[in-house]
Amino acid sequence: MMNSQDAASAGSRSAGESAILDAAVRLFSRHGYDGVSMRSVALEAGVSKSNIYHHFQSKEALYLAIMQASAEQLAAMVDQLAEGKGAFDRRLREFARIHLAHLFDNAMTVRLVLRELFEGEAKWRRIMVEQVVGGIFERLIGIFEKGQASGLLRPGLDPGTCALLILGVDLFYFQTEDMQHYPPLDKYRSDRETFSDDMMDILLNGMLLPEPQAGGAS
Amino acid sequence: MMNSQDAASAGSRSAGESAILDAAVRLFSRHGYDGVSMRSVALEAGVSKSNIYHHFQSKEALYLAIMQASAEQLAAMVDQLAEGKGAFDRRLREFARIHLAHLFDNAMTVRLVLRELFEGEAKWRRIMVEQVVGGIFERLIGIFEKGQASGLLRPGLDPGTCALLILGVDLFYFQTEDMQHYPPLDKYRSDRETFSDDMMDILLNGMLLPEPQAGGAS
DNA sequence: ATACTGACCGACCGGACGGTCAGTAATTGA
DNA sequence: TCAATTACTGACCGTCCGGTCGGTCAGTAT
Repeated sequence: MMNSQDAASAGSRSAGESAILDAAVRLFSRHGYDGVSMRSVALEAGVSKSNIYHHFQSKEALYLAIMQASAEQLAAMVDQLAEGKGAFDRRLREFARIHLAHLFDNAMTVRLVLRELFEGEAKWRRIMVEQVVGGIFERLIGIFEKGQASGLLRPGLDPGTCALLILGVDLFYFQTEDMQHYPPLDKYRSDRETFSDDMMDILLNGMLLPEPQAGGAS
Repeated sequence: MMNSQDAASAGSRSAGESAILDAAVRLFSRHGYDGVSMRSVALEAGVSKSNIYHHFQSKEALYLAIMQASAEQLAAMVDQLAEGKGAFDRRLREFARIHLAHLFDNAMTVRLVLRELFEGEAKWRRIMVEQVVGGIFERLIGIFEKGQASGLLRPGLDPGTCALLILGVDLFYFQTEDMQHYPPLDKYRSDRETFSDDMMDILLNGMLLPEPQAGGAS
């Protein structure tokens, strides 16, 4: 069988097929399913349109392959979001910082999955939730429930709400990245690290019980 | 032969033109620009395809008319987000509650504008930022700056970051509405009013200086 | 040599696309 | 009342769409 140069992710995958996959990710993430033609994919990949159909049954099959790969890639990203070991507030800070960094590091993939999550068909949305979003959510909630069991959280706080706050803010910062250049938003944008720190200052101040020692913020 | 699209907002508008506009909003908000054909708009509106071209020069002109109307509608929504009169924390709570309600009340329009904001071309994105997002942002920041001037805010807090937190969380709650039915997210979802209250409990606790009297939360 | 395989291509198909145009019905104003 | 204007339609155009087909070519096992 074919020579097996180190392909991008999996085994026997020809150079052309990899080029197709790469081009498709680039185009679909920017323009969405309907905004990309098989001809444009072929052009971007440097292969003929027929060649795409040699490797993939249809446009939808190509898109599905990309979504599956993206979901796996993001699922692997979730595994890097370890719950950590240090103090409760430090674990949360680290989670938020790494999560935000991962969003930007996998920007194209994230955009692909986000579009399917927010506007896709119910069937695929369900898969994405179970495979990607659910994992992130439950991992973060795990941290919160441990903190709650240790009595570090303000009483009455819902871990689900707490998790949604962190995830939502991270995602909103990611989504609004391209808008930071336009007035009046340009005046209020801070860089990634600063923002993550400041946001967690506020959130931890609001979530944690004030302790006489080892203050989480400030 | 003048077409009547100069007045995008009011005045002489035939029944057919209104039907076209309504159908276009419904379809574009769900499927995006590339996912909607002029034939489908005509079918949904109950008119002939040619009739659309009698009222609008092109598909792009129709889309632009919808975006302008949507931007105006959302700008009017911003005006309803008054800064209020009561105490600082009450004004922020009311802002967040009304803002979240407005998102759901204008769901189709919001989705339309959000798509253009996050994935549209730079030119239109700029218009949307200046016309819609900027207004919401600055209004919220106005509240924060007053509170900061009154010494109610924790020192060192950036009003822009504070505003981004509230807006981002509201928007994320709106965007994830359709996912609440799928596990494991279904376990953690709370209803709109409860969520807005709980989220502002956390945020105000984290943003406001602890006062001996008149605690903002709980 | 033979037979077979997977990678790849150019040409082509039916249909849907955005858009045009000549012509008909309805409305309006003098 | 009647011409002018507007609202609207069906038939049509060139183009691009997703997808198919016949065929070439390099490698390889027999």
